[in-house]
Amino acid sequence: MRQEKKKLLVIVGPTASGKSALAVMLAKKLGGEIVSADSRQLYRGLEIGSNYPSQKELHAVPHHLIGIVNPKRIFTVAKYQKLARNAVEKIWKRNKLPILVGGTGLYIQAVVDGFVVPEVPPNEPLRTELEKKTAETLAGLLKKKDKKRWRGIDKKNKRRLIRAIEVAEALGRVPKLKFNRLKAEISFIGLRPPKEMLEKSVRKRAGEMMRSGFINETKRLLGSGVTEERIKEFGFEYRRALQYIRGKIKSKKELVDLIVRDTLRYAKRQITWFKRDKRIRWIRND
RNA sequence: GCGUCGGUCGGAUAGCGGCUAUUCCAGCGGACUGUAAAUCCGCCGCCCAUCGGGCACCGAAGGUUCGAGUCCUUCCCGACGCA
Repeated sequence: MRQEKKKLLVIVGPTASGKSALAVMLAKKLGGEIVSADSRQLYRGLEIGSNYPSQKELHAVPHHLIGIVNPKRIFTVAKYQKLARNAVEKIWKRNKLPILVGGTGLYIQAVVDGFVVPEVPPNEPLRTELEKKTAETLAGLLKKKDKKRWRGIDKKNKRRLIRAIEVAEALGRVPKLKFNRLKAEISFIGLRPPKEMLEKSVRKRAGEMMRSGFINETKRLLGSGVTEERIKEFGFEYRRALQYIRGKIKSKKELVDLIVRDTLRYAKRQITWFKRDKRIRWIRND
């Protein structure tokens, strides 16, 4: 009768903190399978720029949700949520331990807390239309449609305002946020290397990225018909790579320096996000 | 040595003689409802502090003026031109 409680291990932390290595190690030890929570590793063809796990790691342990999406298609948190929960369920069925690993805080939250995203798919024409307006105008529009949501929203953030209007337009108002939490025993591990360590590994990784053909990867994406606009959405590395290809950045050294700076700034945003989650047990690693 | 231009926050930059000295980058902190490596916000001379308050300050020293980052003099430093 008694069924063993389902378990999930979550590993979070800023980029280049050693999450992958730890995850692989624990997976081997505990009989686990890795589910990636990285918003870009999902896409096919971003091996280098989004830092896929190494071939060795990929072979050592089963990995899920890496390189599964066509980069021309727009992906969303809602889709991720479904795919990831599916993967977790399947792993449980195999009596293995799912290990959710990644630096995309929103994606982690979508899986474990299961916030229910309003059932309104992106409405591109509407978005393009709204994009032309100022934040102030948008806030005014939202206020008329849904005063409650208007009160709580960041009134200068156009992207959020547009989404809120999009939802309110379709449903009459923005529904209150609900959670459909994963029923399992979940342990959170956070990796937080000291600043100098992080800086060092970020720099090292940026150099390796160049050597393994990051620029060519970007050119290949362009060649395969992914638009420049789209590539810019794959993160700062790709934006910088484009600038380099277009001659706006003169040398590889400058390119590396800029990517290092961008990465550290990003790492800080990640830490800000994870800091407020009190379930995480932090490890100061190096 | 002579001439010209300039010295303003970690770097760059604005600043008709008149109250709180601008903007950008870097730095620090924060937010997060279907693009999240995205998007957005605050702080950024020093000290105490909860709101807020106290003290500085525009290379240095003098001067003119009710009032100077802004005008004058001298000095120091830098760039350029001429020797």
